[in-house]
Amino acid sequence: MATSKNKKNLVGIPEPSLRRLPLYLSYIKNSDFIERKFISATHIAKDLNLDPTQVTKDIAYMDIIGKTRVGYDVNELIETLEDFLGYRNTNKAFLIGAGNLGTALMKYGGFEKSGLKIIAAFDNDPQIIGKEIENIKIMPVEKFANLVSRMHISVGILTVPAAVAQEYADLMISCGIKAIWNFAPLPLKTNDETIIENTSIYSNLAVLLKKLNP
Amino acid sequence: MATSKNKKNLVGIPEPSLRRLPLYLSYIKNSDFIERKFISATHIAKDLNLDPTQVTKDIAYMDIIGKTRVGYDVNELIETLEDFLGYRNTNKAFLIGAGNLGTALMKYGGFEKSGLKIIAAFDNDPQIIGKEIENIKIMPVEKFANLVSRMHISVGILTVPAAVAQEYADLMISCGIKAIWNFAPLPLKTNDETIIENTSIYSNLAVLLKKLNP
DNA sequence: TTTTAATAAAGAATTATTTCTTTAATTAAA
DNA sequence: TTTAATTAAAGAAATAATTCTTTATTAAAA
Repeated sequence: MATSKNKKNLVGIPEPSLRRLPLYLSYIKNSDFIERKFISATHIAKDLNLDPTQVTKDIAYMDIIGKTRVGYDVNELIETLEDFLGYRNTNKAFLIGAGNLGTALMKYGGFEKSGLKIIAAFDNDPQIIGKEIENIKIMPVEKFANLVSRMHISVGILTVPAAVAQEYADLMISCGIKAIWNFAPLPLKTNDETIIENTSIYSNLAVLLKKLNP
Repeated sequence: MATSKNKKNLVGIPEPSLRRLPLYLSYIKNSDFIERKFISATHIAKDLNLDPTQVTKDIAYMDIIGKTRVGYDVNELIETLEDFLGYRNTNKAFLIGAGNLGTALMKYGGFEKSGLKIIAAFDNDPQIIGKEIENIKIMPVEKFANLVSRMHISVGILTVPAAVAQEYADLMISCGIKAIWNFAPLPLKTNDETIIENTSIYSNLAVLLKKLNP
């Protein structure tokens, strides 16, 4: 089989490695190393319960070289990670579904420093339409299509109940949204052009419970 | 190197397969197949953009056999998935950090059908201590330790800011919590006995943005 | 009844990822 | 100065996961 699939394979870095990079970044920023000049892969690995070679290889996918016997320059490593992860870009996002989870994401506010800016939110509940959360206006979904093209929005954040997730995913795709961040506990049917990232909390729960009750 | 790591390797099923099982379950429940008698791996794979053999193999890790030319009995497959994923068990959880995300998780309420019951929540903000969210009481963190042992709580849900995540993780571990579901955007340092499941939203964001801006 | 098509299942092959091994560099200690 | 220890990096080996191939089955169509 040809299996183009929806993989949209990352060029240059394996997905498992890419997933670990943000962990290294937040680890460094929250550790004592933030105040020192150098940090070694060995130290990161030890604290994060990973293999040192794995950490070294992950970091080697980026444009930075470490010093033998010393490690990486902390500031340089942070910069390299932020660059590589696109934290200095701004990708504009619309969010559909301003319920509990959607609201939590808007209030959280950490994404703006990470390359993603939520420009507006959409819902069909008259109770919440018109409200504003952290300067993000909540508008009726009817306005979504028009605004996406006018404002050059590339990312759609989907935080609606499972039952209507596909419907709104289809709306996003038909409007030309390039990438959908799906928080609905349901995988989406898509064409092959649209990038889908499923953040399925139930997959995480499944792993946790299986380890707890093998 | 011995590398015991914190892997707590799943016996019987590879982690990637385990992560896909909840997706199959929610897909089936939300698809038209819920009203039919049989569903084939081919159909699941097609809609989810996966390889049919992969779906077949994933399902084969559980105790169910499919019928050639027909597929799996829908009800039997749902039951098998729910059993395998432990949806019929009840694991009791305490949550620390009743902020936006913690509140969203409590309000969401879908976990109870999935094997995890949030019994109580803890915070150190006097403003929210004493409140109740979906019948879950919010108590001062000082009471955490005592209640964990008295109530035989096995799971800790950690929804606090990164800066204090390690501190509360240590508290959970010292109280005998068996598994920590960590939503803080920071990997935790742990001993090797405690099960940690990191739900790092930034890893998902990283993959999405790298595909969008390769 | 016979043929065709759809499918699960088992196993082989391939590919991806992790882990191990070796090397060279270099800082710090003796 | 010399030695020992620590580390990044490169490459080899091992392991894990996915994809491909074949086979047997069986429902539906001819």
